[in-house]
Amino acid sequence: MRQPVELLEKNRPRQDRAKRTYENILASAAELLVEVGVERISTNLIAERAGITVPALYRYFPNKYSVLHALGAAMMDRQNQVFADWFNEHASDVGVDALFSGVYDLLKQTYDATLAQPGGLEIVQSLRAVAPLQEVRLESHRLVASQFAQSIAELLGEPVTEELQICARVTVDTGYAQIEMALEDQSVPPEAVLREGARVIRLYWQDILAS
Amino acid sequence: MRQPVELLEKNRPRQDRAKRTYENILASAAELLVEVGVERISTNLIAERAGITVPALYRYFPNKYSVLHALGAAMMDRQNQVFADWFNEHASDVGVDALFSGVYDLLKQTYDATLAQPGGLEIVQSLRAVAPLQEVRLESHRLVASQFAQSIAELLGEPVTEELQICARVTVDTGYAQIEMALEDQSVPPEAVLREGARVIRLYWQDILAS
DNA sequence: TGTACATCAGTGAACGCGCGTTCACTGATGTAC
DNA sequence: TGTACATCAGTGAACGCGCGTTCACTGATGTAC
Repeated sequence: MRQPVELLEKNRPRQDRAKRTYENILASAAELLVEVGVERISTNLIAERAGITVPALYRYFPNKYSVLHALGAAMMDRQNQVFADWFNEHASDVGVDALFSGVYDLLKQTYDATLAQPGGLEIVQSLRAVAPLQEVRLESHRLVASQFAQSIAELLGEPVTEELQICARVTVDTGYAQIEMALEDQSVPPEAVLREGARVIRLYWQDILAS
Repeated sequence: MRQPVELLEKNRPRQDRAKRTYENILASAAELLVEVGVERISTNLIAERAGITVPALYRYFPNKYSVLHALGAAMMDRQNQVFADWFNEHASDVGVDALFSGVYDLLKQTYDATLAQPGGLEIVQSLRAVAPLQEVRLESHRLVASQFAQSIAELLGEPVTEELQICARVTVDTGYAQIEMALEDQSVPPEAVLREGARVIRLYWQDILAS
């Protein structure tokens, strides 16, 4: 069936010129993801857009999936970082209630971070659709979920149960669903979607914490 | 930038043999979506798998996006039908409360319907990732959302406000997010995800209806 | 019921193109003395 | 500071392959009389 694909990068860029080339490849790939889509993107197109020859690209990446992988991993890292920053800022507050009153901020900041990356939405969608890359997104969401569950447990002074883990996981994907909808469906006002998304999550945790 | 792609089908199959061929093309495409993914699928592969020559495929579809479109549209129709059936069954009940107590059933039935279609998850993911097909999924979700909003409004004897529309839209994508997570993340028990997803939606509407 | 004809369904062969990937290479940059 | 050398970065040319698409065609099915 589906044979494994090498996703790791090859030579790391060492000199300044090489670092610029490397970043250029990623930026070009992001542009092309928007312009032609995952099914049409190719190493040839990426190299042409980046103003280098194809073998120069192969110096850093073993294949085109590896380029998408690098792009996707960077996007996930940025989203994870937004969560970590938000959490550190809100967890110092009085307690769990204050945390959930800040959910809108979290959604908005993640939304902004995805919007700030050119092709951000297309990158996330590619991670979903391309099988060898799916674990990148899933791992990121699992990580955020388990950090979230652990922090809640600490704040409450309770153990991290399987139940709590699942609630956290459902929360994370609910949040991302709103963010992606806000980005992809032009027919609906983004802020309203994020506001309602935050409300959904707040009500959910009010109920969990009440029991 | 992105030029429009013809998605409509060409000749409709008329004879029995042709209908079998047509269905065979769709079934083969679904299999290949699972085996090789959207970025690798091609008219050549589909025709080979279906046991026909490529020009036979071109008799019915103008290009490969049109095949994916037919597959995706059929999947969306089936999901919409699940919603319609569920709604008709639950709306005859005493009122709005009974409706929301059946949300788990709706999620489970939609989950089952997607699982029953070979490559169901991959089809939905393709609709997301391939630009010319994105409207198929968005239109379907918008349709379900507005039917939902309208029905709620009728049950309450109130008008369909923009606010209500957005709540319904957020609800729909929240529900589908749980279904997709249940299908794609093997590390989490599907029933638990759907159960919590249903709880999220129920709590949300309790709050909306209370105000 | 038989057959001639019209329409529908599918084939074989061919096309030009862009794909991913590799090779031996030239040129640019850094560093040891 | 100058220069020889090692390493790093990128090139030009080439390859075989599968892609999407079209053509003129044969074969299968349906129907009018």
